Amino acid sequence: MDKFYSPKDSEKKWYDKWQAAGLFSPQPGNGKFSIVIPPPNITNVLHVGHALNIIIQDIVTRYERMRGKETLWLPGEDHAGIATQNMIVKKLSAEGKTKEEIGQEKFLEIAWQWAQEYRTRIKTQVESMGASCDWSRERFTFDEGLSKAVRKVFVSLYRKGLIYRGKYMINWCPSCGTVLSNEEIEYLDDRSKLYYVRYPIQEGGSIVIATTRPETMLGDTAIAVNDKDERYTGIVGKHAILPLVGRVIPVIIDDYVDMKFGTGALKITPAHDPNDFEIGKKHNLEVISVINEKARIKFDGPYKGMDRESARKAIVTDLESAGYLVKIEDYQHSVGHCYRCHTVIEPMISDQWFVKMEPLAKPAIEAVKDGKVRFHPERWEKVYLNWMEDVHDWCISRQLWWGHRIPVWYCNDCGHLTVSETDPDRCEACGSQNIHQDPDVLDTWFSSALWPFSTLGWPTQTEDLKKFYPTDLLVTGFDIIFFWVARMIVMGLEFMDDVPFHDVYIHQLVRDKLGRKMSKSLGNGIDPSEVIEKYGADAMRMALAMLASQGRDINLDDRTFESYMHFSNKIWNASHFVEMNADKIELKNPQGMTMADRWILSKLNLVIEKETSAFESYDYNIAAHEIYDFFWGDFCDWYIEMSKVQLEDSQLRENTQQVLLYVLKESLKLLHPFMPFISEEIWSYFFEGFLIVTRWPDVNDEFKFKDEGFDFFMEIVKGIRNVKADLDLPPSAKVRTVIVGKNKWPKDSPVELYISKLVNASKVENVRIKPKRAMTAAVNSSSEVFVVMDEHFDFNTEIARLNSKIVKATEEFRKLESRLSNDEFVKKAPEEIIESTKADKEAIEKTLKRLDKTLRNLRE
RNA sequence: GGGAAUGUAGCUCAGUGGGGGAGCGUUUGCCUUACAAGCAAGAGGUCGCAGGUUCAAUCCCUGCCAUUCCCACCA
Repeated sequence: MDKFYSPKDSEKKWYDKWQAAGLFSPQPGNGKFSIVIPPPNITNVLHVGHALNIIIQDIVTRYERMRGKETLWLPGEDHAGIATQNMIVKKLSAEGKTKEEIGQEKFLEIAWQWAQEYRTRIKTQVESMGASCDWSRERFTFDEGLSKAVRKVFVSLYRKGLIYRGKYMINWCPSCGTVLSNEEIEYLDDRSKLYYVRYPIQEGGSIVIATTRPETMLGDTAIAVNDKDERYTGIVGKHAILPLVGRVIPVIIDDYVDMKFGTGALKITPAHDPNDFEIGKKHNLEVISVINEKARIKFDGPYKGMDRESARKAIVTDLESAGYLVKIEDYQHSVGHCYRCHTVIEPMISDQWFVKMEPLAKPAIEAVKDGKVRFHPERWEKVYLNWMEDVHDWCISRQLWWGHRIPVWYCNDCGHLTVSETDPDRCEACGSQNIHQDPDVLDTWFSSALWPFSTLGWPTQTEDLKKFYPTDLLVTGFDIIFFWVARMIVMGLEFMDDVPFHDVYIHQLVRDKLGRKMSKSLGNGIDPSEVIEKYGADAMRMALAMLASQGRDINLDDRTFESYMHFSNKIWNASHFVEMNADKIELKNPQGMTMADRWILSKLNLVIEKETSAFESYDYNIAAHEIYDFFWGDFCDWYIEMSKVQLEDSQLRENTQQVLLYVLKESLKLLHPFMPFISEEIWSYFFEGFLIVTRWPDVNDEFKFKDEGFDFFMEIVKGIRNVKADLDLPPSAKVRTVIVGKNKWPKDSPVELYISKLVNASKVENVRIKPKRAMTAAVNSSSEVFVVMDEHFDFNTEIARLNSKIVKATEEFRKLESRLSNDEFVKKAPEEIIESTKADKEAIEKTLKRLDKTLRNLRE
């Protein structure tokens, strides 16, 4: 082994070896575990948020594989309709072209090249993170098989009446040029103005309305007031004259109108506001569309062709000069923006395809309520249910080129709709060949909703589908619970008659160290490729795993990764030590021969137990902490140091080598899910076969040993080091140490040698009486440990040290005593607490006596 | 308006009904033959504020303050 671990050499090598040996493919086992990747969008390379997602899945997958299950992690990518189309349009624009210029066919050709390129780049990134997914089963939402599934689902839902087409108020993104679903709208607070405009009443007088969008007044077809509003009782039923236009519109009553807002009078524009649309329907108002799909005025007149902002300015100016403008107030309100390009959404009436959600939502709600799908952390269940119980119909058509075409053909002769899984050549009603396909495509989330079964071969009843559906776990972020998780549950229940997964682990969102979202414009993103390059994939994995608590955010400081590179190095060097001292030794039967052996073997048992149970409860950060603390804090800091003593003892040498090897071996297994590369690399130096498919360790009953006072042993070591530090002695200073009192250490263990090794003492011996000029290192109820000083002895330091120990012990004693003298405590506290409090009190009492005696002797 | 989360060391974050933790940073001393990417010792915290429940609260409950997020509405 080299002196330093080099991630670069090791990572690629092992990934290739695992792949070549086919170890990522399911191997027959004891039960199965399947998981499908949330397919990354092919819009860009992956960021560190994806890395967290990938890493958690790989940790679980590797754990389950080592548990002996037939394990499948299915990878793939999402074509990401709108997002990808935007990227390509942007690219074209940089070349001075538009998509209309090059045409749909050429555009799709470019899109497929784009998809190819980014799928490869994403795959390379996922591989570099060590993801043990089965690339032979890689899928793409635009694959032939998945497209077939999409069509089958569409046709089936259409035939059941759960997909329909109709004219409704929809969210239009003028920049993307498509309709969006409600979930694709982001509401942002915009600072704007509230304009008060006076509308003359034909029958005499006038009424003032307040609006944030004066440009939509061109489409006004009524004014509404609340029927309880006494200000307007005389005006209801009369007619207003629309300023600048001259249209005569009725004044109607509707209790939607809030009397307290503005003037209590509301202009109604049914074509460009969702609420106005509803009011318009109720009152049979005329719908006059005045804004087109490019967000320009299409209403004939002086404003025609202007964009929304210019039209607003022009209309306000004209209103003012004509004397209709009453006042303008500053106003802040939330405005819908496109989640992909952030353009302000234009509500419009349009003919679109929808999925009727209510009947589909019902079983999806029950599945979660019945615990067939469980969220972790649990609180996300409520978020899911709230949304699902008030779900709106899902607008699934998109005016894009990059996506699954809607499988509907219109007959130009009879007008019949042919809805078919395969491309028809004639109208199914009249037989006319004069038909054309709907030009629109489906929402990208339509195909992702089928992901858990379409990737396994559905609609064909493949072996994979039978074996691996439902999957066991979904790992994803909370930001796509509505977009994706909810819809997968819906579709799974509808088409597979079973939930798509039993457990959903919702991980955190990765933010920067100041808690801001990572974004390109802020330049605060962390590129996982750079992290891997700099610190190694294992360090990145371990860092993220240690942070993966069941919280909501991770504020990630990129310095964090450095710590875990240091941890890699620590593992490497500890292994190096074992190699130097136990190379070429066959691991047979380690025994708990000494106190140190028994302690580390017990600790190992404990960490196996805790880490395993942390895995079972989705506490990956706790699992990671267990092995980190054990390996560094227990194995390296204590056992390896003590093993140096045992290795020099001919009686103990062989077994010590066995224990070192054994603990290293089990530790590598426990590390593997988190740090697969370095653990496999080290494994290969010592052991046969692949670690990745080695069985996960169980608690070893032979190594359950009783407590031998190791804590006090550690206290002694720390106490002696402390004395040296207090006296400004270098750690290398050889000191003589004596132990006064009953020697309760196990006779089979070289405890004195451990101590002298750990603190660099010349000698550790048991004596009956405390020597003069000795500093107190540690005291417990049965013994005291002193460092014999001679010329370095410092009377005042020793007094101060003793006093501080006495103060601390006294405080503790009083606390325990007052607790025990409290009748309520003795009556009500559980017995074991009372017993341990009593024991603690007695022990500290004895300790105090010893401390007092030492202090008295010193003063004499 | 409805809902949720968070508030613990300088920073990033764990954690628990019964003596407050880690990593990084910082101070001090060490090349102690696995590791200076290391070892050791230390400093540093009314566990957001105020009540309540309890024998016992950093932890459970209520209210408040602060930060953040989601949903709905916003003429």
